[in-house]
Amino acid sequence: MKKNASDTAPQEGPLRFAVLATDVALFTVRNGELLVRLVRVDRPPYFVDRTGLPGGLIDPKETADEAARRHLSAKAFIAPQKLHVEQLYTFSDVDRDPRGRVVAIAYLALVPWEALSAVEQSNSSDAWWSTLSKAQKLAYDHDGILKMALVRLRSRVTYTTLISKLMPKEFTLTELEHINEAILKTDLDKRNFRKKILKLKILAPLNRKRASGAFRPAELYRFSSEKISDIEVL
Amino acid sequence: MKKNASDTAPQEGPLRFAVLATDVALFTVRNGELLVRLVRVDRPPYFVDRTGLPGGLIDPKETADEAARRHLSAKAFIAPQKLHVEQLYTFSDVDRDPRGRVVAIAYLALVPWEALSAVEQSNSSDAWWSTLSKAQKLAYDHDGILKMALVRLRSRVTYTTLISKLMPKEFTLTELEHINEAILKTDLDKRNFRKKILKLKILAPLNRKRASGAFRPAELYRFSSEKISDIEVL
DNA sequence: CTACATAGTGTGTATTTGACAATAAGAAGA
DNA sequence: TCTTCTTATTGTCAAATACACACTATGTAG
Repeated sequence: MKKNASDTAPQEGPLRFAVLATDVALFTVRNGELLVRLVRVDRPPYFVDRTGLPGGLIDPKETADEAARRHLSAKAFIAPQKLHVEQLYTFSDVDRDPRGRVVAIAYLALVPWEALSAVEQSNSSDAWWSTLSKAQKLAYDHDGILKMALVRLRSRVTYTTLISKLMPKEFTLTELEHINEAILKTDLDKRNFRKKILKLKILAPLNRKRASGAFRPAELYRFSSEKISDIEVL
Repeated sequence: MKKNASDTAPQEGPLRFAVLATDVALFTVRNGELLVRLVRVDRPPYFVDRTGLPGGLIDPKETADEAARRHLSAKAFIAPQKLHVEQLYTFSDVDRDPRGRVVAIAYLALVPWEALSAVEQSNSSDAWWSTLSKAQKLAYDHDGILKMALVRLRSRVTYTTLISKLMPKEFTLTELEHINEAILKTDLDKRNFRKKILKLKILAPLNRKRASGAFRPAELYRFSSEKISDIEVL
């Protein structure tokens, strides 16, 4: 007896009844502003000319992580090695996708703006960088996914060294502070921020400076990667 | 053309290619010892008379959370309302289940020992409470899931009020301290612990005492539930 | 009423957090 | 070379927090 997926009860043996997908909230910071990558969604009759997070189905032979990276590359045109991808939450509401039962493994991804190629930095009608204030009324349950990703990002930036996944190879302490401020939407005290970050001993000075005007140049730093496990707590 | 699940490629439209399951690490604390609920696993030819976490397939019409509770009830014989269930991680390794592609949404669950019925507290050959030191060599990738659940539990007990999900309705400060110590495997200073927990103002004294021997009885407290959001930070 | 065994409490110190302002340095132009 | 400009860099004080540490209080049971 052949049944539709939605009324097939679980049974023993190989069985297919769920569609698995990934959705990715990919963030970067440009000019002190937090941006998220969005794509055009066209799924008549449910979604016509809408906006959403990049994502797609998971292949039988790939992990969810691999699928997340694959769809970022295929649909959002973002494929640098430097991409940091971590699992966010799995959304299994029965009605979250009008086309049927689709369970989505959502991801939070980060990339330094400077690690992006010119094409990846650019916007097209199919995929673009958006400010958060403009990232609203997304297709599916993507508003909720984006909101959760933001909460998680802010929480983890506060308690871990996750910020390192948004920094270019070389940066000044002022740049590091500005990116923190962009994510947390707060104004940090320059002196206290520097004391705190330097005490962690996760930065290595490059003993080079970068001049950017007619004033004192700033010392360049990098994250000493040996000391940064992905979830290291501050 | 009929294909096996594992070589069906994703395509548009409703499509079935993945088996979705949940696995649950359910913890409780009895006599100052952290226990996890285990079940017998018999899946010839892959697993014969093995041990594992309770879990099972997700129905097309239920969320992963619902499936987690359903299998806890059906396979581990634990079904109190008081159960706290939260998502842990989704394991999507292609080969994590020898029977084929099974993606597991893992859960961390907590229950106060006192909220369990006599049957739920008891052990049978199909389901039982196990100390952590005996919970080893589990079937599938359940060793990894259990390990991650423990890390998460300890982390969240440290930073949040998650401990409330393991406490009975009424308890003394000494009991609260002991349960913390059982989870964190540390020895806490009585005075500092009390100062800290009382300053949070999440406890309400019941103005009753409990005597448990020929010595001074202890004041009873409860968590003032209004003040405890699930992820409240200490 | 005495002994018992756990309940309950306070102090001093070290560390961390947070508010706050003056000096240093290189670049560019005079 | 000197002056100016603008950002980079650094320190102090007070408050809050974390942590080590030991004695008094209380109801029960004999």
